Amino acid sequence: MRQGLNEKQLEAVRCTEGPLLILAGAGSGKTRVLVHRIAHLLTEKNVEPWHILAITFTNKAADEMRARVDGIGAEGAQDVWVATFHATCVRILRRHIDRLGFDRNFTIYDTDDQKTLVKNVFKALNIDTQTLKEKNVMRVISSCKDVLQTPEEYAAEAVGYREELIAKVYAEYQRQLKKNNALDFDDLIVKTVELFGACPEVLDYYRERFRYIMVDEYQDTNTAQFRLVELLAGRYHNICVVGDDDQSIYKFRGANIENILSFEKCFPGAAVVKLEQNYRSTGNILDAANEVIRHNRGRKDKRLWTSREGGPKIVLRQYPDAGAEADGVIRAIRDECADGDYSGCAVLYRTNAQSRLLEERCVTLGVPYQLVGGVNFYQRKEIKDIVAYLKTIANGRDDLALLRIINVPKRGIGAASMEKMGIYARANGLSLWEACTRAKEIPGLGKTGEKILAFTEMIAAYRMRVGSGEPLGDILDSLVNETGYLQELQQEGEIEAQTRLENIAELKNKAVAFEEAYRAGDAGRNMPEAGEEPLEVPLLDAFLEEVALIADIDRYDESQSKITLMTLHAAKGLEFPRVYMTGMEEGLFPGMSSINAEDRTELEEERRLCYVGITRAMDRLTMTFAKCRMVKVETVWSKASRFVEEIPDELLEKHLLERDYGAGAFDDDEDGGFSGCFGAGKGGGYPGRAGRYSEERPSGYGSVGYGGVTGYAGGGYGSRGSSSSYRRGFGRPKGSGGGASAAGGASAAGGKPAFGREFKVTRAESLDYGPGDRVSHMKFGEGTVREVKDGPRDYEVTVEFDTAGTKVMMAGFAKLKKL
DNA sequence: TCGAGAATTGTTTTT
DNA sequence: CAATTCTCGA
Repeated sequence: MRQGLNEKQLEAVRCTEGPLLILAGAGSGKTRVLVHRIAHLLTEKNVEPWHILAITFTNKAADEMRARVDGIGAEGAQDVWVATFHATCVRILRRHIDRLGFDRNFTIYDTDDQKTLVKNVFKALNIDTQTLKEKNVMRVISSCKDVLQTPEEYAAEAVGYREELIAKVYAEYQRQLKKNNALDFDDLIVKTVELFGACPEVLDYYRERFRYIMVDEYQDTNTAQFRLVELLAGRYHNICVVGDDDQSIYKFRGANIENILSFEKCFPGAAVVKLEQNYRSTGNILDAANEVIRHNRGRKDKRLWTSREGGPKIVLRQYPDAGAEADGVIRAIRDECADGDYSGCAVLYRTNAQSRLLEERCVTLGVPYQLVGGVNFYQRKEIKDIVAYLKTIANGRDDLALLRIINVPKRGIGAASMEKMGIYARANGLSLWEACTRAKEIPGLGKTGEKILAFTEMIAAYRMRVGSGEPLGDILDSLVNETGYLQELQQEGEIEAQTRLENIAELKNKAVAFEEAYRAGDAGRNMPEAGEEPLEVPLLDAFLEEVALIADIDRYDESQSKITLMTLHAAKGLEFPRVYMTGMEEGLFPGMSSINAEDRTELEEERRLCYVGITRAMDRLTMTFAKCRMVKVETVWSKASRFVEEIPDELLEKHLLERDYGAGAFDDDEDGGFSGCFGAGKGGGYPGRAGRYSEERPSGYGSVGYGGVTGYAGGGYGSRGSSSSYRRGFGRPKGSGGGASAAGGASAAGGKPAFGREFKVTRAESLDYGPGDRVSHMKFGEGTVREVKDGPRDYEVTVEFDTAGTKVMMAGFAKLKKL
């Protein structure tokens, strides 16, 4: 065995038979252990590689593991099955789902598709969206699936009108999915479990196949995933799970911490190995982490330690407001990285909304950054449009994809016509696509029928081209250029069009790279089953699958010399020499709802999130918080997060504001200030929009709601009134996008601007035209330049065209010619 | 059928 | 406040 493993790690590696729980603290080298364990199985135990299954949660983790397993150098290492839960299930289902009455080329619906489907169901069942919100229903359905609850089971337990209604929606939703030959994300797991239940011989096959199973990040598994693993391990019981109960931060999406806490009960005779030596962080950082997490109850007993004693103290900084915080943090980073190397720095925050200020500051201070998360690349409109084209080309059964693009770009096929098509399709048991190919036979369409037919012919032509092996990249180009998609994009506005085209170009890159890998035979998804013929997956289908299962975190690239901006959740599993945790404020982190929840575990989950954040840091950790911050429309005053308070003073180097800075009087009673905030919320002071909350909500969420968050609302300080009215004074003409939007936003709170913004650094003219000049544009013809503004990327030019109206466009993109 | 303006609504966190 | 969804007039 390779050296360099500590005693405990070796123990975990060598314990190959029977159930094993590895409690792996943050930074304790669990991936190494897993990889070594696989190597040990292959080389020492002579286990056949196809008898080994390693499951992860993210593609990134899977890729990393894949690379390291391949790097073992053992013969056949590439036949070890390494994949995410979802990918594993897709692979199994592609082979056997016909037994559940689905077609094997089913499509996978993402969140947007789900929402559309729920909307359709609402329509079909005549449900008013005021009565029931799509989002809430989706959440309910998803949590049902997390625990393997079928529509029938849910209906049986449903109490009250609302739940009974949801039960109906759930049932209909599943019916529609089946009709569309589609599965949503959760279904991938659920259907696999269902398959195993319904077909013992299939389960049997996989039990034999996977004699050694390893699950990473086990604390994140939900009940369905647990069940899946339990089924697979049902014969050989060689199930090794790795996790850390202190890093369980996905309860909201169904992760069941009990899975790890009672592993030994579920798998009798399980061995337990604790990895407590941390190889990542300094002693101070680790002490802080331990001190914080100590406040949680019901954890597995363990305490991380390191040989790296001491280290710099944790820096704690307070700022007058969120803008100043962003400015201070980014400025500090810029100063630290004077050598121009920005890698190794991460700025973490609780909510995605906080990223905006940080991003802005990076732009103005010229600090290169990479933002992880936010809007998923594959959820952007243009990407979804193109992907919908591909889906339609690949699989005529996806009604949603078809509906999405049949009138994009505009083809004069409106909702009304498609409504008729839908009725016809339903009446005749056809998919929407099939109905479209018969548009001629359908009454009442008028000449729209011809347009629909023309559309189907176009798709059919693409189908031919794909079938004949034309490269995906070319197909994509053709889709963008020849369907008129590009033209329509450009009409919408040049600024938009530019980024959208960039995104589409990125998709194309992805497709080209994928095709290359596919042709080389290592596109991964069609790994051969042992002893059976490999499952042939056509290129386009394989690509769509890849796209469907990709998440944004997978796009984080550590090799770049850029600072990383991301949520605490996204940071899990990563490490950085320097970490900044921002927004360490009571009410934001931990969030209001967790503070007010009577369920103590909500707060504990927040605390675990904090623990995750702290333990990302290797050498230096900075925590920052702001005295006040805009939350939605109002300004909120907060004090430091309780998590900060839980760190002993001797570990901290504090830089706090003087007591009477800014908001002044509020500071006078330290506790009163904040509890006043709760009081106001509890007292029932809705900010006058109570009607919005008519839908039932879980108690404990109740009356506090947003009212509680918005500072002293109703508490007698009048802060919200003053701040928002002050703000209103800045009202700017809508849509004109004048400079005021960039420069005027300095904090109004307390009347002290936090810092001057410097957005309007207009560089020396590098354009050969300016306001007042006559220019011409390829498409819009001639016009007069009204304004030239320096945007974040390029000059934004406003042109009043003689015939096409006034447009704002990016100079580099518009290619205006001076006349 | 379609666009622009109005109304509504939302903040956790995501595979 | 911003982003999305809705509604109404042409």
